[in-house]
Amino acid sequence: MTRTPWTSDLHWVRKGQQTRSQKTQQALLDAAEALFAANGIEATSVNDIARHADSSIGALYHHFRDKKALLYALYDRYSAELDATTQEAIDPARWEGAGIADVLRGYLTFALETERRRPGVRQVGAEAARDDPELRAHFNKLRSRMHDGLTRLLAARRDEIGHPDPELAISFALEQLFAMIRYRRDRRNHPGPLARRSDKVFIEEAVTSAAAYLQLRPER
Amino acid sequence: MTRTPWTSDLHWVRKGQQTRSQKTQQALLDAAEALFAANGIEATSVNDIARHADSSIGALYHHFRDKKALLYALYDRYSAELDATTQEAIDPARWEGAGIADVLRGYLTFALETERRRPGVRQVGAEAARDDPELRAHFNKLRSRMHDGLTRLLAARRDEIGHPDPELAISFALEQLFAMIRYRRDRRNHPGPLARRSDKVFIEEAVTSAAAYLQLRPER
DNA sequence: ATTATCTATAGATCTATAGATAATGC
DNA sequence: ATTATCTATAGATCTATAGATAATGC
Repeated sequence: MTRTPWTSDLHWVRKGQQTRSQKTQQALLDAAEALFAANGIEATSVNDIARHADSSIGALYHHFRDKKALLYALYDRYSAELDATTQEAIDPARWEGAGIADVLRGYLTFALETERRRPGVRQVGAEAARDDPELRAHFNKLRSRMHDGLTRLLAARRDEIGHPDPELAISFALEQLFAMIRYRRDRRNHPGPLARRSDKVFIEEAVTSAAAYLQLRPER
Repeated sequence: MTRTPWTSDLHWVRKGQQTRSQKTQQALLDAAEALFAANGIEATSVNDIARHADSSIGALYHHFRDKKALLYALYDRYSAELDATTQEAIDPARWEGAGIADVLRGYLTFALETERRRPGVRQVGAEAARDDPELRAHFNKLRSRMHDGLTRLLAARRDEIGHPDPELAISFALEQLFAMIRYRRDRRNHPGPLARRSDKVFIEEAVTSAAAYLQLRPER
């Protein structure tokens, strides 16, 4: 039996030529995403995935060269989505006239919303990135883009910052926000008192904390 | 062949009766800890562990009923250690006359030191806790004890706190510190600019941040 | 005599392939 | 005629056990 070649760019995902092809592929990816997020990558067998997608192993291996190809495809789907929204979130034009607190509040809202839409994907990323340096590098690039964008937005507003070392302060404040989001995302693993508070309270306190640390003076 | 029974309290670890027994057991646990931390639990086979400990599968299964028993034993070793130091860290007598900033600085120093001594153990805990509710509950109990102890220490010093809602503020500040420590511990996965700073700078900025957020007034 | 260790392997998965059958669209 | 799907299974692990051999300590 002859087969179309693997599309090497997309990490060994076959480009379908019938309409049902696309549908099966998405069903497999959806199942993989759900099962990976719930039980981890290694604990999920390709059989589980095929069954959960109402498909078969044969079909799965027709579309994806191996188990890792599924992961890469998931990553592609996620990062394309994240890339677009990141681009928008850090666009200077979008934040014209806004203060640092507004920018940070916007970022937090965006980050929680992203997580709500694709729960667990980040956790999958962490597990996959452990053994795969290439994937780790990609994830770090995504993160850096956000970090750098926010850094630029804050640096352009450094008049507001009273902290004696603005550069250090910006870096620290941003990573503190990153850490808090990650912490809140994984709150199933460490359900502290804060986990019971609403997103609204969480965001407000996080912004208050950053503002206090940066010693923001009301500008403008 | 007759065998001594499993010690059910200690999760199916056999109590050795010869001196070399203890040595083999510790070697197996050390190997398991190192390999689990480096590659994850599922990716580590019991064969890997036995080989890395210069032992054999037979010996491993003589001492531990199954793979999970290794995990429990590791947890016991870790939690006993952590329990003792936690007890000490949150002892009110130890902090008599100290202010909130001192307490927080002490906690951060303690937490980083613990991590330095047993790198990766916490990460192993997270992976194990995902599928094991019992283990998850134990971990949460350890965490709560630290959280509650610190909360008491801070609440006793609420005169220093200028934040309008001291209770919320204490809870938020503590969880922010927890999040930062976890973030710094996993910095291999997200090497931001802050990861390159020393522990000293990290601790100072974290304390500064908490102090600013809590609106500490110099007391006494 | 008892305890600890080793080698060899049974039995259970899990990934990936082979080969046959069904569905699609030029 | 080509593409997609299915069932069945080969081959590679990996956990855990069996049975034989070596070391310990009363």
